[in-house]
Amino acid sequence: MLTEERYRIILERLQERGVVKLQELVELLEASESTVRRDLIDLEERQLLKRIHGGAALPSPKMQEPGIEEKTFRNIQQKNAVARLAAAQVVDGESIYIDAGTTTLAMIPFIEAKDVTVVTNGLSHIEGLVSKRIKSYLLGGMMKIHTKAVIGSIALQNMDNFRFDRCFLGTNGVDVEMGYTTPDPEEALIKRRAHQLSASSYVLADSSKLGEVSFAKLLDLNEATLITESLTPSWRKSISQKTNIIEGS
Amino acid sequence: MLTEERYRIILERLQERGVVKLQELVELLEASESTVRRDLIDLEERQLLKRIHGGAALPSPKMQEPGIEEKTFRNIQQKNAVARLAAAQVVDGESIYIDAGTTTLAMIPFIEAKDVTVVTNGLSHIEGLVSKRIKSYLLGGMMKIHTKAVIGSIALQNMDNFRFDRCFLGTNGVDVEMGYTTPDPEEALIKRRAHQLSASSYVLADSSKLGEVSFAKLLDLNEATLITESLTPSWRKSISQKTNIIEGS
DNA sequence: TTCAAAATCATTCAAAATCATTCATCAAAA
DNA sequence: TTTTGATGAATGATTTTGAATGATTTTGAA
Repeated sequence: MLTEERYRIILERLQERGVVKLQELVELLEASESTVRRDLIDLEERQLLKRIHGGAALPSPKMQEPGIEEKTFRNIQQKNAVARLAAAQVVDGESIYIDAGTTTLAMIPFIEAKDVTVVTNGLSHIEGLVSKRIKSYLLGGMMKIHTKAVIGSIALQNMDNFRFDRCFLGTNGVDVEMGYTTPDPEEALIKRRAHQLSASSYVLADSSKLGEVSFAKLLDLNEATLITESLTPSWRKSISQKTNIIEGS
Repeated sequence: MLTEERYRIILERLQERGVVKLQELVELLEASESTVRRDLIDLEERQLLKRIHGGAALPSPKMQEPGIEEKTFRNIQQKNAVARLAAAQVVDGESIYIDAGTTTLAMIPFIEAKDVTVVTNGLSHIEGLVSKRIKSYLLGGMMKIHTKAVIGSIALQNMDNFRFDRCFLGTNGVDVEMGYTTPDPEEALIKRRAHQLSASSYVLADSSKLGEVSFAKLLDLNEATLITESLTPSWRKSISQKTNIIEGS
């Protein structure tokens, strides 16, 4: 494995976890302890990490994103839990579609599968994807101003260039009767088309979305697998008759 | 195999993976180690990749040194002068194509025409466009990792959805004999196609680009109007025989 | 707290891999 | 024909790597 490749993997892992053990890296990189140790020394000299006894940690309390505005800590926790579950579904070598939206955005750092190809209509998603060196295609079409998502007929047509092993969609509402719903009909069209082009479809929804109903319908419950972080027993009972569920611990 | 073909394959592979091993390329290109090594040296000189022990990696888009590079005040002044001239060409109600790149990016704030529709392949451009409430379409396709530009065959195909009144292209070199040139052949293809789909084509180049020649050719001088901020009389004479010029005061 | 065992670390060295340079060959252009 | 440029092989130089060694730090029990 190339030196730069190791550097990248180390930093990536560090971003995800905050700290890494040296032995963990030895195993992950399939390199000797000496080599990993040398890598850490190099990266520390570049100020990209701080070496600690037994491994390495993020340098200074890093600049967090300035705009975590209205989201509560609890919401972020939930969103990340869902995102992590979703990312774990991706298998090496697959091509997947990732919908625009904050929940799907959160799953990108957790993707560990190798050699995947990602198509997305989310402008914000591209940044994270390229920094993970994931081969990425952006859907062309009209920019929706507020959400930085690509929508419209050209996007739909553009999507026909692709076929996906899996698609991961966001939603604003999950309801037993109404299925999955979202406010913007244009976005709903895009999501629906992604579903049609995918072998498997997943909808990501933290528990705050349960019981909500929005304007435009994406899918019926039975058309996709629901990924959520936790369900009350009564919800689990009523939903599980209609759809597959991937649920956090 | 032709040299240029090898270059193309190397850069392609690099875009896909972020790093390539030298031995990998030897096998892929069916050339000797010496030849591949020479190719890498050439491409590094063109700044299209960074050689590392064991192979090559994408050039790090690190902080530009304010010393030599184009971050000087003078260059920004020039770039803005060119950008302003270009933006002034846009007429109310037109649809235009704006190429990825820093010079074309600079023209967006200066656009005053009303009711224009913009198509671009530059991710960075979208931000400015939507904040000016300009109706914007993004080209779909593969993301080029270090310039945040969309390239590739899908982008080309995607572009066929549009016709433009004008297109504004960036360049890295303007030469009387060689015409307009740029380092990346993939980007050159995109630019060329934009030209073909436009009623009028403009190439933006501050005076530092004059006499420079890069790797891949976009257009001949006579195919587009050159927009630049100032010309020496000798340059004006030699270029004006071949092309239209829009020149700053 | 203090001590000893365990874990982690820094340093060194030799082997392996990779690199730069040189040179001979070949084909196309002059 | 000679010349030019590209190519591949060979050589020795350089860099990277993994293991070994002893030093240092952490851990846990007394």
